[in-house]
Amino acid sequence: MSQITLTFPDGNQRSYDAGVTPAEVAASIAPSLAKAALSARVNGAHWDLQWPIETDAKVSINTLKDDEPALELIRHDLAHIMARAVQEIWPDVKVTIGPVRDYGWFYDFDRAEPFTPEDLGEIEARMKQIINAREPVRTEVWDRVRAVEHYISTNEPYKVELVNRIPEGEPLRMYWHGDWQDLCRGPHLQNTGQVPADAFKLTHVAGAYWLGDNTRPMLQRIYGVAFKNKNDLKAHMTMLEEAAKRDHRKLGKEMDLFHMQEEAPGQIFWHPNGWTIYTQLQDYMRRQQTKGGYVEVNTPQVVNRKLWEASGHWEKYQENMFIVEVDEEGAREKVVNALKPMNCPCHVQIFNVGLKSYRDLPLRMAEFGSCARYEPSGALHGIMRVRGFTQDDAHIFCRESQIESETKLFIEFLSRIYRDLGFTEFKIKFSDRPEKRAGSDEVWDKAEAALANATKAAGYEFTLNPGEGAFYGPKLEFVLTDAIGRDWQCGTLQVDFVLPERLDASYIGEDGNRHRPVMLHRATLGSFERFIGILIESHAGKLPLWLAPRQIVVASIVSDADDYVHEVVAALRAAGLRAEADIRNEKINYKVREHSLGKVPYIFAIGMKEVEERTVSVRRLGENRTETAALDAIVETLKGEALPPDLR
RNA sequence: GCUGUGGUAGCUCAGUGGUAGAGCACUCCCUUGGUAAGGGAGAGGUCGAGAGUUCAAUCCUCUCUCACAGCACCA
Repeated sequence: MSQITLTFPDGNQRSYDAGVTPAEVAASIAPSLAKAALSARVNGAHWDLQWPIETDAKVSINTLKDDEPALELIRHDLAHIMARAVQEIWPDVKVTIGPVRDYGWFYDFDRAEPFTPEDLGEIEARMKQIINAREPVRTEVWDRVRAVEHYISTNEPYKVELVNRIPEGEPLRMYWHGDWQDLCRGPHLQNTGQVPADAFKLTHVAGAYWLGDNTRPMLQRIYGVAFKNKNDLKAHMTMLEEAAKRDHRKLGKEMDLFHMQEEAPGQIFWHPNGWTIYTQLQDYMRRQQTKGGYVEVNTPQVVNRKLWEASGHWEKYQENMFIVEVDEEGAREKVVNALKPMNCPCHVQIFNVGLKSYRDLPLRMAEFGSCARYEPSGALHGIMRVRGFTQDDAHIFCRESQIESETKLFIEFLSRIYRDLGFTEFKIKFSDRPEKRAGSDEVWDKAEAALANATKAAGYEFTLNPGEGAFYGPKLEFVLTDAIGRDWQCGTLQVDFVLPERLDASYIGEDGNRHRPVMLHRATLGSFERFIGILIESHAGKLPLWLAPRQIVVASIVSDADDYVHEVVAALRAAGLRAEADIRNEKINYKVREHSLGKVPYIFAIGMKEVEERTVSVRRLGENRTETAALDAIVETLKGEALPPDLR
């Protein structure tokens, strides 16, 4: 038998018989390691302890101390344990797939009856029994024919399909614990008892299409979360509670920002408080765009289908547009219009009025464009995914040679804005040519190179989304990270060779001939609605002073102070601050509590002492100490503090 | 759109085959209180919409609608 040399993380080398398993290797090092071992890493690959090693390799043994593989294994094994528990309780349920995901896993089942929350408890209890049985996990490689025959005989049609989908040449691995068996690429733990029995929880049930395909049957999916120990699980549950507290739908109600109602699903009724945030943000964006060399335009909401046919939207997105039919006098048929789902075709119409010269390019045309899209009902989510929204949209008409410099300018523009708005971290995703696309490879080469070079020139890295570009051009997507680590895709920049062609945009070049401009579609915030949702959640409602709808509440302690309260409010308002009086017949404790819960950044308390000294007692949101300030001084201070970041 | 769960007072929620309840908010009264809920009284509901079963429906059945979770979708 041939010998192989294994190299360990500390640099030590030992030789073994070829075909040695990591379990045997671990045992040769120390019995305690053999017991603690969960899996191995062989030349970087995640390796089951039972898989043989045939060649020289770098080998390390994973234990519970190795976070990433340990969690992966725990979650993956739990998926199998759950599937087994389900089949033990309901033997006629068909199993499908169960991958690891986010903080846990899910497994899809085919069962006529949906699972109930009570079922989850029963499944969980059965899973604990399986874990406590500490049954050894066993694996074998099968050939395709045997696997298919097996799954036909056990009446598992989804597994038959899965076997047939595994590419030729890849090993078909079967795993067992006890008598229960599943097809799985592995690796798995040594025995079910290596899963911590008190650090997992089944969270919810939902429908999910088989293979993610909405033409295939809908299965019942059970989600679970799992960690290395009870404390981590507890911390996770606490984190979820924290996220729920920040939910913009909840805060929107509590802070009286907006509401939605049945008569206008997916559309927002902005209340005064919410609309203040909106207009502050819009004013800020308008200033940035002006500085950035954009011109601002505004275009119609209701546009005849002819334009959408010309742009190609009618063919592709008709189902998702709000159609408006009008009986026009004298017309033989109804006139068919659509609410604009995007602004670009309208912007091309403005570009097309009059002759454009190469000297006019790049032309950066911006619009706070109100769009309407008939989103599927199930897609709607608070103010984050709506049917009526406003993009901070712009189209840059430029020459091919200007794509790179315009892209770089935009990345700088966007990064300044994200920073101003409190998001210091963002990622760039680069989507290159899809299989189905318009335009020649030569043009794509240039456009992709321009985006990549511009990103690097602006000092940023990107991750590649291969083949995810639009059919009309490659794109960049800008993903920001919020205060609790969640990612949100907001900004985008897309190169478009097709629309100028379809809508016949042209400019006169230096050579005196007509040329096609390239269009760059770009948005920074994405939509105001969604971005405000992100701001609310990221700040947990405690918005920075310039965005806070109610900046200062001046609260009286005794009614003899009421006149002075009004004077203070007037002074604050004269300085451009959003201030209001609270002279209700309530105790100061009550007022402080109410306005604190309302996320008002400053509460001024006014008693007779303040009246006499012409001061205010200042309490800042989130602090329980107060300080006394002279009225004139605090007005000046807050005036400066309330300036938007670009005007400081 | 699909699967599932929901819709009861402004908000958060309880409840019942015989036309409904709590806490907070609201109004009034008492209280003028110094930094996260002072006390009392009052008012407030076509129980999401429509149809059906029933002597009788907020409750049971069906349809619609909206919301929530997930899936699919996101120009």
